Amino acid sequence: MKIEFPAQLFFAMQFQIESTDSLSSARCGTLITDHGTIETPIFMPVGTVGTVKGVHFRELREDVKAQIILGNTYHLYLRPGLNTLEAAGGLHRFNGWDRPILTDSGGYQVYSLTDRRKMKEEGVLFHSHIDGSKHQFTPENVMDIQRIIGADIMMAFDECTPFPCDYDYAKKSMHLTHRWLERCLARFHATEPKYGYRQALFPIVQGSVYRDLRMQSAEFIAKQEAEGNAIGGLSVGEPTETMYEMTELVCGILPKDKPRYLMGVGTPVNILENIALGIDMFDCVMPTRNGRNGMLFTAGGIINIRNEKWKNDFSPLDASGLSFVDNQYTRAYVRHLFIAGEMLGPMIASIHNLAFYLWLVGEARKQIQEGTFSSWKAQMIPKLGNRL
RNA sequence: GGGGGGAUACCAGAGCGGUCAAAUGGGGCAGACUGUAAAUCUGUUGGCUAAGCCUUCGGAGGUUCGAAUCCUCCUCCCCCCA
Repeated sequence: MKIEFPAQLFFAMQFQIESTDSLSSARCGTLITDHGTIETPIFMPVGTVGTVKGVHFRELREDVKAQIILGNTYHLYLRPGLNTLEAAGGLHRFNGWDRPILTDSGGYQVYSLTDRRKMKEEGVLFHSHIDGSKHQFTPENVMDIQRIIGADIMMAFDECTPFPCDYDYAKKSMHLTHRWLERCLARFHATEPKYGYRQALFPIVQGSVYRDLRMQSAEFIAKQEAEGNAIGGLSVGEPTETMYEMTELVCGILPKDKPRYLMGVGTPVNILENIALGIDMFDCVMPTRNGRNGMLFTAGGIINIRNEKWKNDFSPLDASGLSFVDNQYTRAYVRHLFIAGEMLGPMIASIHNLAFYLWLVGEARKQIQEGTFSSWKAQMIPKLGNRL
């Protein structure tokens, strides 16, 4: 039964599932925010410090067709800082991106900057990677910071556990993330958006690679009845099959009528497999970071554009032509740009990869609508690259 | 014409009797990258029948148990003075 909300007073967004796949748990839908509608499943380009590295917003809108991008609480807090963000009127006004923004809470930095932070019950003390200055992040001020940034979707402050991670630590960490979530929710409900549009808060399931912990965490998260739910702590080095196992387990417990966001994933194959398991939202640095390093994702597999074999290949960058760069530039030319250390090379690769990722999820959506997702996925996966 | 310096692997450039198939940088080739401390990082870069062997430090000879390193001659390059 679908609940109609008479007014969107109590919710920041509206999620509607449009169709589901009969042979898998894949579904497609729309997520309506005050900055526009997101068609799911969706891939969200990562724009850590308020920019998707190397890509103009015009290209991101018109060529990549990004519907929502990420920002990062920790990084934006350090630079440009809260005074500037607030004076600008929030991140949308500051950087000019007028579509939805989701901010990660800094929970990933608890993992990636592990040697620069100290964890306590109260929160995390970071030594800035920029100037070494000390900054305390708590569930409360992470909410406040995300209010100031003005993200349409705010993320709860969590600890992304590493892999491998022993059971006792994973359990302890999961409970800490849960306690932090309660504090996040309390602060979230005690505060209001600053810029006249609404904000949602997504909690995050943890539990490392342990089935019982993941189940316990998913149940805890589910009962918060948030507007969307995230799965974190995956794609940190565990076997791919383990990631799928955890996703499947958790998706079976999280509410079906709310969007599910699998954080930090992944490769094109990862994305298709996880869509099949019921994930609606993805983000990953791969298309941009790997793109800057010369890796191109295409429907025919992965290519390293720096390889000598492209030296005299004057065919289009990608014959499928998903964005203007694919026809505008040849493989030989883009290789030349990379070899010569020209910044245009990484920029072209980033646009191409993001356009491909957005095409991939858009096509998945179409296939779900047409009821052909599972067979389409089965024939896509072998082509996308066996290693990934 | 006189005086001085130098030629080292794809390039630049250390090494100045054995631990040298030869530092380091660049270039080349390949790899890694999953809620971005990343336009970053790693490996490799004479040949082979590869835990070993063979051929290399401008060329030809020589000294020595042993030479990229010392000596002689040759070739070429650079600088200074006329």
